[in-house]
Amino acid sequence: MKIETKLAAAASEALRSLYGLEVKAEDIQLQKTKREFEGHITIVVFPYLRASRKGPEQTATEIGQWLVDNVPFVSAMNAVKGFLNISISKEAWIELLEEIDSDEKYGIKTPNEKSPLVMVEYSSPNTNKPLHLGHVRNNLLGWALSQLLQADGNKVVKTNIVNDRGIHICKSMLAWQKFGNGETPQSSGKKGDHLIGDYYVCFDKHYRAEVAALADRFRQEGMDEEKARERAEQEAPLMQEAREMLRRWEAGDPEVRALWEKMNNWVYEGFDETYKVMGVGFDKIYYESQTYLDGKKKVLEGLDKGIFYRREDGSVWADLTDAGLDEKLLLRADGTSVYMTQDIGTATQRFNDYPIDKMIYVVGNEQNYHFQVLSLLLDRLGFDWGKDLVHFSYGMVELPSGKMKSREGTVVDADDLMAEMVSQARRTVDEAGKFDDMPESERAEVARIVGLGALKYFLLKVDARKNMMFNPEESIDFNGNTGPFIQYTYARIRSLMRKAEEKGYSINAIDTDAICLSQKEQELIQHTAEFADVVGQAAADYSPSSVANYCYELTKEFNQFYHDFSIMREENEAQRNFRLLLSKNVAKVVREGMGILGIEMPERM
RNA sequence: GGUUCCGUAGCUCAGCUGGAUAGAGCAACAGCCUUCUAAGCUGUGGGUCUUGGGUUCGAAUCCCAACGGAAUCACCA
Repeated sequence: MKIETKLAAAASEALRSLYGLEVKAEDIQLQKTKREFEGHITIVVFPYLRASRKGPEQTATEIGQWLVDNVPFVSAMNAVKGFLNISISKEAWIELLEEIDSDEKYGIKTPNEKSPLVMVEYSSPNTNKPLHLGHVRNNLLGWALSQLLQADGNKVVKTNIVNDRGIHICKSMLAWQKFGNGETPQSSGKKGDHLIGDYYVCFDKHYRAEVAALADRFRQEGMDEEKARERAEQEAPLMQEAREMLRRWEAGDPEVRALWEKMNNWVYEGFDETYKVMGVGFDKIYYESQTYLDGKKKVLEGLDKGIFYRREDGSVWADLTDAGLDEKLLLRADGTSVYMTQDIGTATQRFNDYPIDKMIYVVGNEQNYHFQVLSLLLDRLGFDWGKDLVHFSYGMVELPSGKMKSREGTVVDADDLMAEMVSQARRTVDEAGKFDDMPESERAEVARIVGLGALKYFLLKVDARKNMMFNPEESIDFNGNTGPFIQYTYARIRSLMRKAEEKGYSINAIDTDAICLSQKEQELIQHTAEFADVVGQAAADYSPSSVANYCYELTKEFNQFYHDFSIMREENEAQRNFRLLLSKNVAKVVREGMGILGIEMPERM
């Protein structure tokens, strides 16, 4: 059992015995004792002054003395104002370390039959362009969140909704048809998603030229600036053609459908490669082309039940004004669906496929309103989890030049960035000179793990809700509060473990009487033990960054220990054994934590 | 204009279910490799926690207002 839990129970007992005050153990305020004070755990006694009818310091002293007298694992106490600092006995700390050691997956809960089923949707790409840095943040967050919830004991289904239809897809298709000369990924040597992305940009270039020319003409005909532009955008021949293509797609025109399938498959091949490098995956993938019709059906059902209403022009709407929101269009007058319709359809299918207890959408904060509305609509349509759906709303990745825009080519490409990170790590490995004996394959693997680790940690250590800045001019650091720092610490411990094995030192049960527990060692045990709470809290808060920050702090502390203390060179066998066991468990916990984030650990670096 | 989110060191960020003197990294400067991996460790300088009120024994943290920034308020997805 956790020391904090035991101490809280004891303190509760102390309050009853001293002042006749009933305080539940979980309501006792505990915190880690600040470094500048003597002690390990601090009890805040301000709330009990009324009952004790004494000053803060005196009350703290009384409670502290009671604990020292009655609780075996409390070895000392001191009171500073209303803060009661408690020292825990060496034996209790060692026992805690052995408990951590005995659990191969310390802090990680395993889901069982009765665990709630959580579905996490993330990634959600459009099939008209390759993934960029914003998608990378989405994918890493989605993956990490899924891992985190699973580590907290939930059954997790990772899902992806591919936006594979609509006018934007037709734009790429049309541009390829007109300007592509039959170019394929094979003929061009380009990844499929990049090839399609190029045609999306190509469409936009030609389209803008058409709009500019048309708008010019309208202006000369005496139209005012704004109107001319608007009409030009509507009437530009390329846009007309794209719309025509969408109509043919919806009508099931075999030629358009064949082109669509061919080009989408190129994109999927490209995406799969990117996902693989990124290290993310899905249990179930949905395609909008296969869900939007269900959305229409569901909306019409809602119309029959009187949840929605039809306007004179035939369009279908939801009135959400009673919930403080607007009216929302669900079906156009011509019967075609909009974004919201598709999300309703996808939700319907998911609900049929899985017994979902909770649904989490990992989608950017630009869609906050959309999900507020979706939650209400699903609730009204009778989905149990609709009301409580979670929009895991994350902030944008901004460049110094502002927002990334695919059409304008101001994006940081996911594939390029990952490749750049790996080659940068590779350069560092080659320059280090300490891996001369390392075979090429292992060097490449270390570079891959470290390069991606740097990128992933960089994106995950920041609170997901916040917008973050990425400056392509400054490379992502490998020193300081970074993924490689944590990986390096891990590799150091692994090196120790290998050396211990070579020397034939087996790591045994600790002979408590024969060792001396320094403050640093005690802090490390305490900090390592916190992992279980960190996982639970991070899962409750949907906060992968908490796990990242924990890993950094723990490894930072370990590095100080490593620097100041001898481990392998320690001559006292019991002491050496203890330090090895401590190191081993720090490594274990860090590996688990980083594993939740999807960051791998190298054996050497 | 309505709604939502954000504002902490020069820069990038922790800390936010109220607790002791607000922490890291980067950048700058000064040290530490005949000793377990220097991708490391130690030290110095750097702050009106945007501002103003309120609640409290106690506020970076909670409430209200102002200011500044972002997103959104599409028959785009």
